[in-house]
Amino acid sequence: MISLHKTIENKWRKKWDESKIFESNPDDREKLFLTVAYPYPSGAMHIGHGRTYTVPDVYARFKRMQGKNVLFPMAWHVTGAPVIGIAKRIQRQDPWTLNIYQNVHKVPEDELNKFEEPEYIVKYFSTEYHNVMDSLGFSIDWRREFRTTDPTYQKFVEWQIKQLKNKDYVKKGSHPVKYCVSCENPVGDHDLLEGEGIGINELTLMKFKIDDMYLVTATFRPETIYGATNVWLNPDVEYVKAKVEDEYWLISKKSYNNLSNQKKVEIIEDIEAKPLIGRMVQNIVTQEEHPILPASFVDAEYGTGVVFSVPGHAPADNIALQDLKKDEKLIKEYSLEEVLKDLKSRNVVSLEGYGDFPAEELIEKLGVKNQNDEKLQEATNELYKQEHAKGVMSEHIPIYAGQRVSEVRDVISEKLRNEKKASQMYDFAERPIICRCGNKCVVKILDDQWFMRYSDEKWTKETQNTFDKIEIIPSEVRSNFNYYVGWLHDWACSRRIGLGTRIPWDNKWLIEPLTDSTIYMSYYTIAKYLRNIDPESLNDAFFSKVFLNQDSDDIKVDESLVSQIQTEFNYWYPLDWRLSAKDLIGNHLTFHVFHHTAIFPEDKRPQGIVVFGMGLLEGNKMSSSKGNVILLEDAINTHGADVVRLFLMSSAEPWQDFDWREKEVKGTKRRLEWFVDFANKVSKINNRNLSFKNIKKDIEVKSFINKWMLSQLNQRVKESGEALEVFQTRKALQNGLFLLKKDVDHYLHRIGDDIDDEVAMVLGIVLETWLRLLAPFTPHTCEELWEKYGGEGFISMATYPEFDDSLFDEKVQKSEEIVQGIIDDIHEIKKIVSNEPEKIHLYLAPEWKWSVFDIAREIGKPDIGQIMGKSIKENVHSDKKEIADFAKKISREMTRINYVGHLNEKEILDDAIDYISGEVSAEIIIHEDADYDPENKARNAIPYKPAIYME
RNA sequence: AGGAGUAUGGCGAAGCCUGGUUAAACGCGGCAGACUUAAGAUCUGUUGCAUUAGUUGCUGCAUGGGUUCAAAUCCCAUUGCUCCUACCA
Repeated sequence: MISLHKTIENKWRKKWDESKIFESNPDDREKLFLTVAYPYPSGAMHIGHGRTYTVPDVYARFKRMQGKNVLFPMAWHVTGAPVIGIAKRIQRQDPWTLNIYQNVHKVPEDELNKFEEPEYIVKYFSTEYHNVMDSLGFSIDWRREFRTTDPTYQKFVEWQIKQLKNKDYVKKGSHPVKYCVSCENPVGDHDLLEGEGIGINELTLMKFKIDDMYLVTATFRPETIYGATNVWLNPDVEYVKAKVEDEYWLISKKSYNNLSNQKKVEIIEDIEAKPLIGRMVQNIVTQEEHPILPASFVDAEYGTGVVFSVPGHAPADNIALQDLKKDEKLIKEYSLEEVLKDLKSRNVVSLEGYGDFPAEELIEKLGVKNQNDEKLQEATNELYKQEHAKGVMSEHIPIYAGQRVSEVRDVISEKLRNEKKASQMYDFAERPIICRCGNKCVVKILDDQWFMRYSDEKWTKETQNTFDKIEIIPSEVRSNFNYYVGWLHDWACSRRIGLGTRIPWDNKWLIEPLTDSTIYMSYYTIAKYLRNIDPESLNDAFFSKVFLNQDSDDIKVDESLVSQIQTEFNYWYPLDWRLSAKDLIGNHLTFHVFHHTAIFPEDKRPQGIVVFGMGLLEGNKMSSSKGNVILLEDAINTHGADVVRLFLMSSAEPWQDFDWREKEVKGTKRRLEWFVDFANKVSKINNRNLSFKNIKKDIEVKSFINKWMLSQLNQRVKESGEALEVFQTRKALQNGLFLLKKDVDHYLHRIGDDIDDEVAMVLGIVLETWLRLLAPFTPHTCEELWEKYGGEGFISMATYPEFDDSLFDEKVQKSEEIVQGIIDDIHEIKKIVSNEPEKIHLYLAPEWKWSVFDIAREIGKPDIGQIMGKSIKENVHSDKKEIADFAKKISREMTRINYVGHLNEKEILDDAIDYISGEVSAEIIIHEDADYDPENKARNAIPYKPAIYME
């Protein structure tokens, strides 16, 4: 069964398609070019994606209705590694992967088999994405669609990276990665069985001289070398003598596995730890001699399997030393008595609130019993954190005395490394890290790796300049961008595995997927031409001509075609808006500005960025891998495309996290149904067929409430349009749908059955305007109603409503507020008195009170003295005491009621008297003066708030 | 650990930039009434506490302090949460 919404949606999709109204070509109109980050289609599209792509569609439709020539294109980012992993897992029938793809992404059985081919996965899902985007009614120019593995696109990517290389923004370097030795590949988080999200830490290796070797210790805190008292070896661990460059290092045998992936290390021989215990080593930083002592807590696998001991500042070292001093058997075994006697903690770092040896204090405070106590970890974390954040190098430390630990740590490490007194290695922050193949991962340093030099000072500075001119929505994230522009290190831009384009000058590397996606928005402008050109003729000369207008004899494409292509690029560029999710601020979005800045002249650089929030499902984070998603296709089938669009646009602003709640989605659906009902009601109201073509808009509206309705309509039009201008889809709908509906409800309630020609006309105008207001959000429904009631052409191409100043009247709005306020107050009082009055007397404020209000407004501030003074001076009222009392009272009132000037309350209330009377079920009597006032209520009257007496 | 953002009523969320129009829009949920055989839908009212002639008083916008005649709004500190920190794009 095909539901009603499906029929309408299909009908309009077909009509849009046939009429080609969303295919944008250069013309005389002003252009608007916006793009949203193209999807990486490795799974089915869910409602989170729905929001991401609906925002630009709404904006594109809005701007198109405002008369702009809008280009909204879409493409598929299929370069990268994840699908390779997925394909492998499908190949070996990994149950978890099969389950996700069958049940979450809902891939049919016969398709799933083909997923052993990574290219097929992206092909399958990009086709599905395209279809779902169509079902949501996106106004995309599909002639420009491409995949990033298209040969023509690859030519473009090659051109861009060569441009950067020529500018010296690409360099060679080395880089640590998680690596699986058995797969012989770097691994990402999605390739891991265990250890997701764990980072790689940099450790400083400190050398202690012994014989012809160095005992090489690993530490996070190189500054504590000045507090070293001894070196720990674990007697139960196997150690080796290893050759590193021209030195001999003593390290644990297990650490070799990791270290050998980072340095050239060669094992010379096994070394037994026990004979070394009790011997002395030389601290080559301080030249002091330290003993080697035994400790069981030393992990053979972590770092080098050797650590130096700082009992003053490391709780583990401290407690190990205490343990050792108590262990007579060990002391005897290694004859450590003499050595231990002289061994005392040393201070390195001064920390407020602690004495010289914080490690000791903390052990005592937390009651850590021995080196196997669980609380030891807590003590260590606490102290490391504190000393890094607040610690200062103590006065007796050479060179660094008085400097902050957080500033000096890296300086010390770097200096010692330069002097060859220290070295460096990487290790995981936690262990173990296990690859999906079941083997432990290591940290491998890939040398020969290519980098984008985002740390380059000149490039950074120019990029910052570009950013200063870019409009950023929401403005809060600008500081984040500024931070990233300055902070970005050189970015490893070459990869070993994945789909993608090879680095033209170094074929063993692929260009990393974020690097191949930085300036592709320019590619959209010309993509429709390139698909018909032989990729081999798309050489550098071609792109340099099109994008940079550089002439060359090497261009292999027909000259007139090149010129046409170039004209099209120049028409659409620069990009007006770039939309993307907030997790891409620190990489993609920033890269995109970096690369534009490097390659394009100033007038072709990005103009605006909109950053999106995340999606939640019933309050929980959406995640395909956890199965917590609703597929867009399902949502569209259940609720209809317009309802999905409407909900996604109305429940949160684009940059906020939105929450898909089934209950509220249903509420949204009812709202849209109400709107359709309203349209039908309006069409029947005048007992003849409504036609937008015949609405007479030039009749002068006489009745108050009709004026009010049109004024409200115009206010909503204004606010809605202004909000949408800056991508506030929620605010735009809040005004353009929900508040306007409230107004219309009130209006319908107010006019009751009293429908004359004027009312019919007003309702016609309201409906006609309202449809155009909502067309960017719910295009299918609006097209259908537009056609049904005789709108001209497509509503998608109709004019977006403009604010009509002549129909906007603040005083009319205020008047209705007064009427409503009286009704509310009467209800309030009735509730308290709890008996039904027959007559209600309303007393209007006397003339002099209005004068005082006018004076107060002139003064602008709630300054009682001034108001009083001026009122008395101008002699607005004979009774000065009354003026004084009144002035006191209104100081607060003034700011509260939003005084818009003198209104004729008598007229307003006369007009509304039947309505008020009906609402409160009593006779209403209006008094301009207190001719009948048995309980002396009339004096309570103030402007906009008549006094009330009930009997 | 570092960076950025954020914190509002039963829930979601406006308001904060530009302090007084804020017991705080709008939606969801709750309650009452109308319609209906009934349910649902729809419409009307209500939804911090107190209050039987008034449009009021009290409490209140993470916590603690400050600025001001006046603070949800400005400043400082603290705490919680979210995102990013490099082979996921």
